[in-house]
Amino acid sequence: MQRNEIPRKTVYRLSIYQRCLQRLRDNGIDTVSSDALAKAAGVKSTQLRKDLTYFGQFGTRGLGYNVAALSGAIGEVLGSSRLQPVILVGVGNLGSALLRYSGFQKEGFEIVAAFDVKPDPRRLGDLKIPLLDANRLIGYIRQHHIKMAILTVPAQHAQEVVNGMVEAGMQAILNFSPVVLEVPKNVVVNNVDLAVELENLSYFIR
Amino acid sequence: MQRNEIPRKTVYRLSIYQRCLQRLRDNGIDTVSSDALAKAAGVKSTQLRKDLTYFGQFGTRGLGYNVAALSGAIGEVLGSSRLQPVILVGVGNLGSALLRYSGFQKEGFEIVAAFDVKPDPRRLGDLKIPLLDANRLIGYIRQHHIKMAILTVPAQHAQEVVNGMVEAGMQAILNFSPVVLEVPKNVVVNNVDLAVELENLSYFIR
DNA sequence: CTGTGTGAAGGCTTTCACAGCC
DNA sequence: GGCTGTGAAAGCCTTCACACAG
Repeated sequence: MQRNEIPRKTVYRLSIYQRCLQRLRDNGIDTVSSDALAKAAGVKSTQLRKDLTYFGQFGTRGLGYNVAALSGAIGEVLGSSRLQPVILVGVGNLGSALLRYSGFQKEGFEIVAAFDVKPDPRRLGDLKIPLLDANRLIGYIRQHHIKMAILTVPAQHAQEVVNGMVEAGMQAILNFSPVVLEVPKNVVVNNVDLAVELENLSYFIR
Repeated sequence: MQRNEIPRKTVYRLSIYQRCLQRLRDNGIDTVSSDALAKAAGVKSTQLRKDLTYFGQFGTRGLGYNVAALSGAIGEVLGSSRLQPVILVGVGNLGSALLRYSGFQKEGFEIVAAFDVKPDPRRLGDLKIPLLDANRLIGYIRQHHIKMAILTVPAQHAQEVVNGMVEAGMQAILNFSPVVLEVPKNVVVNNVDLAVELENLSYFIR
């Protein structure tokens, strides 16, 4: 159960397995083979089994895995059982869409507040998420011990916003701005770069 | 210049280098060392140089790279110079936000049409992109020889929509639905799974 | 006989070390 | 001296082959 030894890519796949397991559970299925689960997740069965060995043994030979038990174990490892509160910074087009995106809640994350330099309540529509002025960002992070943020500010402001957030104790950032953020190495950044993804696709068109 | 031999990860980084180069060019800088460019892109300089060797030699020893020339060469490889037309399928929260997102255009992609099962013009605001009914999707792809699509439909409909698109000749899909799509292997899918990204981050919070 | 768990092999990517050129 | 280009080494991840349990 040594967290530090789980490869980065395995951690990504654990999230995917987790979602497949939830769907199985919703359908009342309580046992699944590595082969079936792997297929649902789009990987090879050996890969799935190897991934699981990094933090334990969960299967019954000749039978498969108990869906609820495996799901619980993965949730434990991923830490999603902690129900991290998340803030969103930059309520533009993309930011306000993400506020409405229901996929986060379904996976156990709650966006507890949104920030913008010019907070415009109309952008929220009927959402009940507090929309605060950017000058309250630092204070809010400190006061509520927020560790995770979704960053959807314009590229040219991203780094300075991040500097402030890190200073206030931010530990993990999901960054949608197309810039390479510089952060201390105890802070994790995951980049989602939509233009890069598209450009990458265009390469593979024959 | 053997395209097939360029590693997948290198292709991703080429897009990032490309953006850094464009910024340099905008600032009137016309020569850059691998060290400086690598730093801007968030990688090691040896990695950058190795990446470039997969499709040629572009630097001058002792001096560095010509910004315009390198940018041109990378654009050539990525195929972005072809200015691929792209369609967007599923004009919900995320879809309509992506239509407004200016980052695509800046990188040379134009969203030429959007599709939805219940097209609602209000979702477009003042955008001038044609919004069509989903039943015209297949015909449109065939008629305009569209090869790239952004998929932002609800998870439960994703696979069936994809089946139709592939049938009509779609070659590359940027998929935001949290499902593993099954496609023939001549079709490329890049997944952007926001919930997985968040969950992944939560793992790295100590 | 089915299906998991895992050491070993294989393959891919990154990093190193240094030769070569300006 | 400064910086690129690149074979070789190292590191990481995936796949294989098979032992082992139900």
